[in-house]
Amino acid sequence: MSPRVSKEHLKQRRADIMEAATSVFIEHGYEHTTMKHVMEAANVSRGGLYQYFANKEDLFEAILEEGINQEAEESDFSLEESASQYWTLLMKLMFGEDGSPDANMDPLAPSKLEFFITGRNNERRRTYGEKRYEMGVSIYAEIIKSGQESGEFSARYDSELLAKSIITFVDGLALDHAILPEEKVSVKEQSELFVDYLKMALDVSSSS
Amino acid sequence: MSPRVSKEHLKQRRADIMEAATSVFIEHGYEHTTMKHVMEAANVSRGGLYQYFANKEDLFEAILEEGINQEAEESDFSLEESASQYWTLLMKLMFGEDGSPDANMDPLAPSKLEFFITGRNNERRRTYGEKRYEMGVSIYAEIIKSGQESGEFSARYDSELLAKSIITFVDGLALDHAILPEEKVSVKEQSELFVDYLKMALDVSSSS
DNA sequence: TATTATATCGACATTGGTGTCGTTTTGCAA
DNA sequence: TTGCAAAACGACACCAATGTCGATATAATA
Repeated sequence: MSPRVSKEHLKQRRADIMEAATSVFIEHGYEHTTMKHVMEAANVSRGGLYQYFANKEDLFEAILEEGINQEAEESDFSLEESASQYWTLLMKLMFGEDGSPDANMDPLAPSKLEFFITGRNNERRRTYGEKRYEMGVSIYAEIIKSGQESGEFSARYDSELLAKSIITFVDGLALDHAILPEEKVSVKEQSELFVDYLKMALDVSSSS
Repeated sequence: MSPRVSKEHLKQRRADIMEAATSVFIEHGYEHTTMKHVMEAANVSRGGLYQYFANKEDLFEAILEEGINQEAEESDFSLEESASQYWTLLMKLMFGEDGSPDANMDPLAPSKLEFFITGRNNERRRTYGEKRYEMGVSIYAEIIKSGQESGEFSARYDSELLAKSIITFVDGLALDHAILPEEKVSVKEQSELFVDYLKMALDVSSSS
C-alpha cells in the first residue's frame, strides 16, 4: 500500500504531457496529430501516455478544460465590481488584458475549430460544443445587459443577439486567420472596425 | 482506336460520381468520408472510382470547382448593367436570389471549412484557399467600391475592409451553424442585424 | 458478327495509427 | 535494506483505409 510516486509527481507529469501535447496540436492540428507525435514530444512511452489519457479526444478535452480554468483565473474579474465601466470590461474580454484590438490570436484556435467541426456528428462532442457556445454567449450577454441596465449602453438591440454576433465575429476571424496570414485577413483593422460597430450599436462614445 | 463509350457518357458518369460524393461529404464531412463511402453511394467499384479521381482531395476539389462554375452561371449578373442598384446586388450576393436574410446555409459549407482548416499545413491547399479568399473579397469589394463611386454608398470606410468583414461574418456564421442548430445561432436575426450594420456603414436607407 | 480499345471490376499488398498487455523499473514504506 | 504497488515501457495484434494491377466485360467500329 504505497503508491510509487507522490500525487504531486503524477499531477506534474500529467501537466507536462498536456503542455507538450498542446504544442503538438498547435503544430499539426487536431486531426493530424497522432498519439505517437505526443509520445515523442512528451518523452513518454505509448503505455505511459495511455496511462494518463484514454485517447486523443480525451487528451484534447483535458487541454480545453485546462484552458477554461486558466482564463477564468486570469480574469477573475474586477467583474461587476469595477462597475459602471462595462465597455472596458467588454473590450478586455474580447482582446485580453490591454483591452484594445490587436492581431494576437489563440494559437490553439485552429485545432479547436477542427475538433468541433469534424466532430459535429458525434453526439457527445456536439453537446460539449453547445455548452461552450452557450457559455461564451452568456458571458458577453451578461456584460452587455448589465451595461444596458446601468444606462451605459443603449438598449436598442437585444443583448443576447449582440453577444452572438460578437462570437460570430470572433469565430469568423479565427477561421480565416487559421488559413491565411494575418495581413491578408487584416485582423487588427477588422477588429477596430467591429469595435466601431459595437460602439454605434451600444451608443458608446468612449475614445479610449 | 475506338473508345468504349462516348465522351458524353464519361462526362455523365463523372458528374454522377461527383453528385453522389457531394451528398456523402455533406453527411460525413470531409475528413470522415472514405473512398469506400463514395464507392457505395455512387455504385462504382474501387478501380472505377480511381479512374475518375486520383484520391479524395482530387474529388473534393473537383466538386469545389464545379460549385464555383454553377454560382458563376446562376448569377451571371445583371452585373454593373443593373447599374445604380449596388445595394440590391450586394444583398443578392450575400443571400441568394431573393436578396433577403434567411436561414439557408450551403449544406456543403461545413466540409469546405474542414477541408481548408485541416489542410492549412499543406502548401497546395493553403494556396488554393488564399485564392478563393481573395476571389471572394474582390467580388464584394468591387461592388462596394462601385457603389461608393456612384455615390450610392458612403465612402467612409474602405471597400476592401468592408468586404473582408462580410466574409468574416459569413464564415463565422457558417462555422457556428456547422456545429449548432440554427435556432441557437439565430442565423436569420444575426443576418438582419449585420445588414443593418452594413446600411449604417454604407449610409443606405433602403427599406426593401 | 468479330474485333478491339478501354471502362469497370475487385482482390490484394501496403501503410499508418490504435489500444492492450505482459514485463520491467522504480520510488516509497516498513 | 527489502518488498511491493504501480508507473513506465514497448512489442504486438488489430483495424481501417489507401492505391494498384491483372482480369473481365462491353460498346463502338469494321
